Amino acid sequence: MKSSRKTNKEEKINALLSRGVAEVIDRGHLEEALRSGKRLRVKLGIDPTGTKIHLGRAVAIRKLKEFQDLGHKVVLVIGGFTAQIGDPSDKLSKRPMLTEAQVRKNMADYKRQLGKILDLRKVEFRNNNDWLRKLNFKEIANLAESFSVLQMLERRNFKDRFERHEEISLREFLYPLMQGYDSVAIKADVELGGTDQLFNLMAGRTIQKYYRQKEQDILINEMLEGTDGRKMSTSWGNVINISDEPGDMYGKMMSLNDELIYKYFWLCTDLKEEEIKKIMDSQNPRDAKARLAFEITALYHGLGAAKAAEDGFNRVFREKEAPENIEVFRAVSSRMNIIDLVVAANMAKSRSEARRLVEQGGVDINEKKHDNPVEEIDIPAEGLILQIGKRKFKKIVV
RNA sequence: GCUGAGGUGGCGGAGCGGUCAAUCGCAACAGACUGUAAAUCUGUCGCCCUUGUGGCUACGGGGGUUCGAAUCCCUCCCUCAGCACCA
Repeated sequence: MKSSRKTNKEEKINALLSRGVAEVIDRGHLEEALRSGKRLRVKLGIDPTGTKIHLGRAVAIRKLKEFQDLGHKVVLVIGGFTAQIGDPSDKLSKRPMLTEAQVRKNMADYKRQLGKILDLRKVEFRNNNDWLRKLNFKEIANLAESFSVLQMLERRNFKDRFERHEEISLREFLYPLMQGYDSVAIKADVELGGTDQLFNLMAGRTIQKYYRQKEQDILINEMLEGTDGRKMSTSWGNVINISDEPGDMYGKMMSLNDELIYKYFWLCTDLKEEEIKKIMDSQNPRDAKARLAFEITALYHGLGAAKAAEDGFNRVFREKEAPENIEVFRAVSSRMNIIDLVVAANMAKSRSEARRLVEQGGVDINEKKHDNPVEEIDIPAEGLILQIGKRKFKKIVV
């Protein structure tokens, strides 16, 4: 009994250090610390700008969960102060200043999402505004002494911009200092982040050293591509958020590039390696993907919702039937022009758009195409199903 | 402060007196195809009436020139880059 528990712990440590992990600094040290039974303080920085947590971001948070399961202390540092500076890792976006109230509101949203992965009762939340605000110029100057200009310029995205003679604002150099100082303030033993964060994470070590703290270890997780294989980015529309509705989440997963199925299984689900391999070997891509979509949906919405999402998807896209629960629109008249109907039911933004949809054959009524824009539709007592494209349905009744 | 560049549709970015509701790319939407909300191909992509060499509103704000302006002039607002020391 005792030995099996030990083996179990050993397995967890191995998984923690390897699955979805791109790099660990300093691996030997962290491994030892994990085995020692010491309770580690594990840091992750949270941007309070109100962004949604997507599956890529969730990779690091799921890592945190693994630490949590091993009894370590998860410390989330909310960048209330740093949000006003703008992280240079994230290109040149100068972010708008956030008010205290906005930060609070965003964090409430964020915590709701985090709660899907972490046990929030055990998490320590800290806002870096509490300490960064108080630093005076002398202290900042001293901190800055820990880095050379050349070091900063070595950094990839500064280097590129420098070579292209693009602006690099001095405040951007300050960002790693602040993030590093956070590690001092919360006495971090380990910090997590994506590969894009390497520089900032390393700064934490440098600054801890300056404050005569022992240096944090760094665990860098792999980056997850978006569903289309490109970099995950909201503007590419290839992002799956963990707060997405079950049906949505399932459907978006089904649009995943086949080549990414394994990686998503590996980084976004808890399935064991052997099991994933078995699924990949024994099933065609479509079914493997369906399983993946199911697993991920279940992870964030529960088994019941995942099952319903799966049924709904199969119903609509395989059998091409209307989904079971459709929003009902009550029409004011039992006879309406088709365009008026589409607009009234809020299925198009403007009459021009509705007209286009009809003319392009995108409008079905009771599964039959209706492409005449002047047609008058009689709405029977039992109602009718109005469908736009493949995915939008409404039941129309009088 | 000086010098220069620029502000155009959800975004990027053309156009620089009429043929501009505005090339193109991305995103979005529809159709075909498909295991798929993938890929690919086709079409659409300001609003309104309707289908016409149609109407209306649009190219940072305001004013002007002109038969006619996103395009020229004036003015205001905003953004960005370079310069600033070595006299």
